Amino acid sequence: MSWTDERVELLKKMWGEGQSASQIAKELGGVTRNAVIGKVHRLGLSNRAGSGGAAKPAAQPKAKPAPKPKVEAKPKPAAQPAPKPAEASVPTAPRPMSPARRAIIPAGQPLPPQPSLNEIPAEALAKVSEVEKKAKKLSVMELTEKTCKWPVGDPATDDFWFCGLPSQPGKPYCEAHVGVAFQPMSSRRDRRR
DNA sequence: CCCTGATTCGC
DNA sequence: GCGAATCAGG
Repeated sequence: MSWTDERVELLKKMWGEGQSASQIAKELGGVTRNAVIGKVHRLGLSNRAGSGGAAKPAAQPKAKPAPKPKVEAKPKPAAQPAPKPAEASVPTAPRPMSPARRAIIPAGQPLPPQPSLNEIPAEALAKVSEVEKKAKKLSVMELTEKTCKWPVGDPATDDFWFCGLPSQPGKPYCEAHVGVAFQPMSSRRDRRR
């Protein structure tokens, strides 16, 4: 496969959206994530910051005879994506509300285990709501072994989707959701004996 | 081990 | 220009 205009465009688009190189590669097909990253660099958009004063600091000494001279600077400009101003308005429920939905699901779909929304730290919930804002909002079919399967919204409405963010290896949820889903059953109770 | 992006360098 | 191999880190 070659980098046609369209493919490059898609690459730019996805990279701009914050998609990972592997995801982009997978989407494009015929290329590896390395190819994508390589291209990204060649295109000069390695840094997702883009505008502003993205200072490319370290000027490589040109030449790397030493097998492992890990002497690279670690520029972490922490580019905070300027929150896109007002994105229309959500038709139905602008406020997805926390996962405080009834634990009842019409069909016995192979949904992930219902999180025990008993005593979840407010902070964890806050984190989740935060995360849900940038969730990929996947449908059941789009879920893979590596996407967060945390359900959001009411399955009986259109306002239902799955988190879809990268899940923790071995876990069905992303980090944030793992936090609330895998609460260590009651703090007290279980007495070792 | 899973993943991420970054860099190098032979092609 | 391309991208596998490698590196460095979470």
